Amino acid sequence: MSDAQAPARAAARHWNVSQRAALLATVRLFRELPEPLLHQLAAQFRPKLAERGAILFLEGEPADALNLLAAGRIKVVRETDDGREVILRVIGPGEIFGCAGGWGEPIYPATAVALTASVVLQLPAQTFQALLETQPAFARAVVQELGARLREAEARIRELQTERVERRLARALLRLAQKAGVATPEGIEITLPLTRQDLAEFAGTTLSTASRTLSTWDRAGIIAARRARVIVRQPAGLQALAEAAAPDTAAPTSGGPARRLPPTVRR
Amino acid sequence: MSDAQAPARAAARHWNVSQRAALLATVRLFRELPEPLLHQLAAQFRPKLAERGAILFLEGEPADALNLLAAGRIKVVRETDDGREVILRVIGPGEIFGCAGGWGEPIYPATAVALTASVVLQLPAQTFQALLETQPAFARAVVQELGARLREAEARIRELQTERVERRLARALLRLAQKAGVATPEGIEITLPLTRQDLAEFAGTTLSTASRTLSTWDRAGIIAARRARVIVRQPAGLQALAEAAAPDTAAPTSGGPARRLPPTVRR
DNA sequence: TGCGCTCTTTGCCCCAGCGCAAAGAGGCGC
DNA sequence: GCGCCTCTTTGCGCTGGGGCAAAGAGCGCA
Repeated sequence: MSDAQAPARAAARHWNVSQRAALLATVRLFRELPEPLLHQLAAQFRPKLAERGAILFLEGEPADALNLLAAGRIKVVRETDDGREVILRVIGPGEIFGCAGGWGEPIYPATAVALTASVVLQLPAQTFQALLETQPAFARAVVQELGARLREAEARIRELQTERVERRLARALLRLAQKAGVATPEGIEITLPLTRQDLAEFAGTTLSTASRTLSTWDRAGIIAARRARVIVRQPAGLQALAEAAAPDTAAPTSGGPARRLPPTVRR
Repeated sequence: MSDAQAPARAAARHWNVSQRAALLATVRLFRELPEPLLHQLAAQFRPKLAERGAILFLEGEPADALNLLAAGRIKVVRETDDGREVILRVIGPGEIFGCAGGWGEPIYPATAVALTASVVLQLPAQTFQALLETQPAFARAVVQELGARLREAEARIRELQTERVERRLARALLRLAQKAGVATPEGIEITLPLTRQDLAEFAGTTLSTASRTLSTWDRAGIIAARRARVIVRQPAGLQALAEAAAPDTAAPTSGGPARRLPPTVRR
C-alpha cells in the first residue's frame, strides 16, 4: 500500500488521455462538458507526482493552475506565523483543490501537502477561465461547488464557535469516515494517514487533547485508535457524541465518572 | 437616525428604476453588465421593507431570491438547536446576501435579521441563474465573489482555531471599523447597532467575556464602549492587540497588571 | 534483528474564559 | 417626567482543555 512504486504506477494509469478523460467525467465540475471537449481538456492536464509529505504548493505562491487529484491523499493547510497549522480540507481522488487561480486570486491562500504518495493533474488557470466564460454549464457547476464549500465552511465556523472539543472531534471522525471510510471486519476504517496532530488541526484542538479523547473512545470500544489511523467501530456511538453531549450514551463499557450534566448549553 | 419613517423614505429613494440601476452599478456583481440590461434588471427587483429586528428570511426557508441591501444594516446568522447563534456576516448597503438560491441551493442555510430599518431589493433566483448562463462577465464576477468569501471564511476558521478571544475581538472590531467606520471627533465610530452579545457572536465568545474585554479597553482609552455602539479611539492599539498579544503596547493609560507573557504561542 | 524515528500516551499544572446572576445604566414611549 | 425594557457591567466560582515533557509503542529501513 505504501509501496514506493505506487505513484509511478498511478501516474502511468492516468497518463493515457482517454483514461484521464474518464477521470474527468467523474468530477462534478467537468461532468457536464461535452465529450470531445473533455478529451481536449484531458490533454491539457500536466501530471505531477508527489511523494508522502511533499508540498504541492505553498501559501503565497502564484496560483496559476487548478489541481485535480488523480490518486493519493492531500491535506490543505493554513499556517499561523508562529507555526501552528490548521487543516482546511482533506482531499481524495477525483476532487479538485488549489483552485484559487481559477476563481481569480493571484496567489494560493493555503498550502497543500501530500498525505500519501499522490498524482496530481494540473490545468492551467487560463484554460479554467476560458471554460468559465464559454461553457455556461461549467460556470453553473463551479458556482455550485463554491456555494457548497462556502456553506460547509460556515457550518464549521458555527461548530467552532458553539461546540466543545469532544463533539467537534466526533464530528470530524464521522465526516472523515464518510469521506474515506472503508468497511473492514473491525469497523469502518478511515483510509487516511492522519496523526493525532492532524486530527487535532482538523477538529480545532491540540495534540494532547485529541490523543486523550481518542484513547478514551478506544477504551470504550467506540473506535480503534491506531498509529496514524482510526477505525470507527460504533458509528452510532460517535454519532451520539456528536449530537447531544449525551451524558450516558457514550461508553457502555467504561461507565466511568459520567459527565454530570450537559456541560454547556442554552442561554 | 432611528426615525420610524426612515425605511419608507429609503424605499422611496430606491423605487425609481433608474436610481436602482445606479445602485446596481455600484455592486461588484453587476458592475460589468451592459447598461440596458442593468435597467432591465433593476425593474425586476422587488423592494421589501424591514424594520429593526425583522427577519428577512429564516434558515430553512426556500431560497428563491437573491437579496441586495439598498439601505440599512443586516446580520446573517446561523443558529444552534439550543438557541445560541453565530453571526456569519454583517451586511451594509450595496452588498448582496441570502444568495443561496443563486448558487443552486434550495433553501437558505442561514437567517437574516435587520439590525436597523432596512430596504432590501429582491431578485428572483431564476433571473440570477439566467444571467449566470448568458453573461460570462457575470459568471466571472460571481465566481470571484464566492472565492473571496470562501477565503474569508477559511481565514476565520483559522482564527477561531488558533487565536485567543481577546485577539479575535480586536480583529472583529477592526474589521467592523473598516467596513462601517465613520470618523468622528471621538474616533472611528462603528455605525452598526451591535450589542455586546452581537459582538460576542461575531467574534466567537460570550456576552460576559466580550463585555469585560471591551470595558478594559474602554478604561485603557483604546475604544469608547457605548450602548450597542463602539467607537475606536486608537486603531493602532487595537491593531497591536490583534497582531501580537503584545504584553505592553496595549494600554498606555492603565498600565494595569499587564499580561505577564504572550499567553499561548509556539509549538 | 535491531536501530532510530516518528507517533502516541499520560501525568501534572494552570488559567482563560464560560456560566450564572444580580445590580446598574441608557433610552424610548407614553 | 416616569417607568419599563433592554443592554451592560461585574463578582464569584469553576472547569475544559491547553502546555509541557517524559516515557512508551509501532514501523520502516538497513
